Amino acid sequence: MNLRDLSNLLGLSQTTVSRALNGYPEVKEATRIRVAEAALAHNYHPNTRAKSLATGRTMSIGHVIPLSSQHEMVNCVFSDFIAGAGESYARHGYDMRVSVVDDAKEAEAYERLASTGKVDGVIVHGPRLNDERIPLLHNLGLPFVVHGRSSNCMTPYSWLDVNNRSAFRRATDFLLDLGHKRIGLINGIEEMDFAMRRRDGYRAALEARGISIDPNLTHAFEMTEPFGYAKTCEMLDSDAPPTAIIASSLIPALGVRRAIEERGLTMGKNISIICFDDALSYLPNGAGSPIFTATRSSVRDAGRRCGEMLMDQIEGRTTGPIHELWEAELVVGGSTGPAPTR
Amino acid sequence: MNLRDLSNLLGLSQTTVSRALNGYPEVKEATRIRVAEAALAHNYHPNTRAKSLATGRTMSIGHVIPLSSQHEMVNCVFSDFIAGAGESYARHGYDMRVSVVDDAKEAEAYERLASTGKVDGVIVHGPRLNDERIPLLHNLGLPFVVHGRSSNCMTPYSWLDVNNRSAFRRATDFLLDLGHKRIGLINGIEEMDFAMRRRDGYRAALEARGISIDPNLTHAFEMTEPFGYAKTCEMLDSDAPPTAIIASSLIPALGVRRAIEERGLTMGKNISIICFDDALSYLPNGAGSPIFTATRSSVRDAGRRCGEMLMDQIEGRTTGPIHELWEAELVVGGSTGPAPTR
DNA sequence: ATCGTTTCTCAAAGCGCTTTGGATACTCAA
DNA sequence: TTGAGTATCCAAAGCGCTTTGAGAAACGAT
Repeated sequence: MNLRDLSNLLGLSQTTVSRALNGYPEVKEATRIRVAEAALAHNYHPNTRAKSLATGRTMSIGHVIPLSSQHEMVNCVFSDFIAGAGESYARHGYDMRVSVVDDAKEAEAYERLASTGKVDGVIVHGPRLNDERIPLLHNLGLPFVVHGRSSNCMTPYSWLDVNNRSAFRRATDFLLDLGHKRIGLINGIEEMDFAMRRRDGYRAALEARGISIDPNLTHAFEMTEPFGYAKTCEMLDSDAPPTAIIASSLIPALGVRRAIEERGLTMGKNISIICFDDALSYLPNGAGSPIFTATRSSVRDAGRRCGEMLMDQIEGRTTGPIHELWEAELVVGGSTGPAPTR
Repeated sequence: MNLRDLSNLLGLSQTTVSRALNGYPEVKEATRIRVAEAALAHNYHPNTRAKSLATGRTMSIGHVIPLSSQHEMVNCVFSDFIAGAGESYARHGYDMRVSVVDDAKEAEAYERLASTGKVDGVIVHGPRLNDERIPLLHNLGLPFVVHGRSSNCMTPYSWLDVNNRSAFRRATDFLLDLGHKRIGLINGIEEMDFAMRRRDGYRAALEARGISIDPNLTHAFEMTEPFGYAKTCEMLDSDAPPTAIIASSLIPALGVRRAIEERGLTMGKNISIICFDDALSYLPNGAGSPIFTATRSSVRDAGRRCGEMLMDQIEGRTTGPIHELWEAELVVGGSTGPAPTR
């Protein structure tokens, strides 16, 4: 059942039927109702491909996921983000087009997305410092929103970011206030903009108290559980172990906890942990009272909002670039306590 | 730059240029090369929408994700699966179309996907017992592959599944061999086919040794960390605590571990744990030697293979339904040991 | 030179929708 | 009664590609 069949059936032209269904004013209300009823009765649904060709719009939004051996883009955080974004898309009749690409061909993937007209816009994930994707997309004229920011990037662009610097500044201050002096940092890869900002917040807090950074206490890598575990073991077994550790995600924090408990130490008593909590649906920071003291910001909410920002942009509801900086909340759980007096 | 521009530029008809680019035999090799070079030089890429309309193919594969308050589909397991599937798609020039839908409208979403021609096929996630999506898709004539199986479903369909029953049977036997008699089960929601099969394997192993199931030791729910924690606390604090626990995923197993260590017990000594390990990239079961003894099967590999099976089906390389049953491997880690003699 | 064959190329007809630019009928004031 | 204005509908022209059905050119065999 296509438009022609339906219009023949109704004894109307395709024009009228199309207009009736799309809510144009040039069609009599009675006709519109008749058309709508016939469409429903015959289970008519316009062919997306034809509609796309005619309108030049695809009603879909691209997410490019680089497939890399070194940095794993597809992770729990990502899945919660797209769940949120997908929810927004669904509300507005869009859906999501995910392309997995070899990370050497990422730029090409964006070019192709633009030149072949596969999507109406894209979300950029995991921006790095001075991320080359931003000027690229700007030049391609493809609407986009960045989840995060890219330091040193001169091109104007829309973004939504958590204030990572202030989150880590506050987390570090929180520990300092508890008397901790030796605070370890288990960060994400510092080519990532968010990781760099987190380190910066950590650094600023220490410097403000005249504490210099001990390179043996700061580590940056893929945010996995074993990484958190390995680095914590290393630090705890050293001559000068930390009394507190800040982790960039709940996942390495689990490894931190494993290392701590394996050594018969107690979280919040012998050693404190704060982590960044993305409020992942499958890995909640405890049910009810939080396990870890954490700076929290829902990545799912971020996905929802990024999706909305992008659709607003695509549909011309916004003009210039939009920026949203979200403050993470600091929730106090059982993993922090006063620095042990040795 | 579209096909017409390019063919005008070359002084050829659109037909010839199209055929040259798509590798049809009716065009002279010299012409083909000339066309290919011009396409490259002018950065020509065929418009996807137009191509879709003309061919009736979209080169994209749908994944419908129900957005439900009760059961969270979008999770770590899901993201690893789509990473694998996406990888396969990319290799064959497909990409993935993800629609998030209200779970009450899931059936409608599939109908729409079929009737509007948005995708060439779909992957069905998380089948339940007698899953109604299977006959629905069968009737719609939309190619699909199920990740998992659906018991009691009469419709023929292609699937790829892990042998969940045997995995849990073997895990339970492994614990029984170690002398455990009271073995707890922390399962996923048992409306899910995989969870039901896992329970069945667990039950079969116990029954074979004449041990009857203690309902206080079996729990089924969303596979989150807090769930694993809460149920383990409950069991450990009861009059008749288990000496071993089997968890349906690494994630609740983390909660199990938390409960155990919180009580000053040691994993593998006072109490044993086995879990199902989907070999998630961000939550590996330790680096090097496994933390948990586990039945392991990579969900990412499953994604890759499901993608391939579906594309084979779409492109007519297979005729009837295809089934693949993967055996999980049992890897022994530090979380299991002989049953403590009280 | 003639006739089939093969090789290469083309014009034109879709694919199913939107949208432009009228046409027709109907309304109402002058 | 007439003309302007409005409401309603239509035919046809795209959107950019693939594919059909044929025509022209080249070739070898007779």
